[in-house]
Amino acid sequence: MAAWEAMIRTVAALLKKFDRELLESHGLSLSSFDVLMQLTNTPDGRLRMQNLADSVVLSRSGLTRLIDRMEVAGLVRREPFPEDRRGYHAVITDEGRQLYLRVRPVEMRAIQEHFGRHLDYSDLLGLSAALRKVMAGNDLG
Amino acid sequence: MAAWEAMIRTVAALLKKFDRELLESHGLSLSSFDVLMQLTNTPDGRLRMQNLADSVVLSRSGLTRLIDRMEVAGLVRREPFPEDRRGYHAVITDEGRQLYLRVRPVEMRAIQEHFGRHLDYSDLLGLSAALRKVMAGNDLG
DNA sequence: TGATTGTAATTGCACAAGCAATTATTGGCG
DNA sequence: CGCCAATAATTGCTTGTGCAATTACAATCA
Repeated sequence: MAAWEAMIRTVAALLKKFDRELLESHGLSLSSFDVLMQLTNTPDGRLRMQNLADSVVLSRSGLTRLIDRMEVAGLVRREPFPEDRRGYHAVITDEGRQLYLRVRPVEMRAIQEHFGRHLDYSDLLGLSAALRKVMAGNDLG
Repeated sequence: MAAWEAMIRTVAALLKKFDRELLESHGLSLSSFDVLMQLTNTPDGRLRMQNLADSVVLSRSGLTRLIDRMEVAGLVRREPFPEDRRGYHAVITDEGRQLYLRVRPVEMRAIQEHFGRHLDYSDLLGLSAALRKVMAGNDLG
C-alpha cells in the first residue's frame, strides 16, 4: 500500500515535470513523443491505430485526436490499410523521425537525471522484475 | 529506462482501472478519494488548500474545482482561516468520513488484488526503498 | 447472396486539468 | 503610515481526455 502510494506520486510528479520540459524545449507533449517512439521502434515506422492505442497510454478516441494534431504538425501521416479497409496505419514522416532523433537524447537525459541517477543497478533490476510481475498479473504484456 | 517505461505504463493502466472501478461502485473519482484520505489522515480532518494541493496529484486550480464539486456533494466544506484571511481550510464532513470509511476497504482490496498480490515482501521492500530514493532526489518529501 | 453480428476508427458531447490573469490579503521597507 | 512585492486562492480560457453513439467495413452463416 505504501509502495503503491509512493509509486503513483513519484510517477505523477515526474511525468508532469517531463511533460513540461519537453513542451518548453520542443513544443512536444509526452504523448506525442510516445507515439514517435512507438513508431520508430517498428521496422517500417508504421502501426495500426489500434495497436498504437494499446501501446500508448491513451484511449482510442484520444489517440485519434492526437494523431490528428500530429498529422497537422507533419510528424505522422495516415495511410489506408489495403487488407482491411476499416483500418489505418499511422506512419512516421521524415520530419517526425528527425524530431524524434533530436528529442530522444534530451528525454533520456531527463529520465537519467530525475530517475535513474538515484538508483543503482540492483535497484533497477529489482524494480523491473517487480513491475514485470505486476504487468503479467494484469495482462499488460 | 526500461524500468521507467514499465513503471509509467503499469501505473497508468492500474490508475485507470481503479478510477473506473471506484466511479462505478461509489461515484467517486480517485482524486476525490485521495482528498478524503489526506484529510482523514490529519488529526482534525482539515488542511489548507495549498498543502492539500501539494499532497494530492493536482494543480492549485484543479484542486479548487475539485473541492467545489466535493463541497456540492457534501463531502467537504471550506472554512476561512482566521490567522490568514487569504487562506482556506478544506474540512472533511461527517458524510465525507463515512464515505471514506466505506470506500477505503474496497480500494485496499483493489490495490491488493491488482498490485500487492503479485509481489512478495522483499519486492515491496525493494520497491519502497527505490522509490524513496527517487522521491528524495527530486524533493518530493 | 443477404442478413446479422462483430470490429476499426471517428465524432459529438461533457468534463476535468492546467496556465495565465485576477482578487484579496499579508509582510517588508523606506 | 503608505507603497510595493509576495502569497493564497479563485476564475477565464483553452486544451486534452474518455464515454457513448456513429460510420464504414468485414466475416460468418443460413
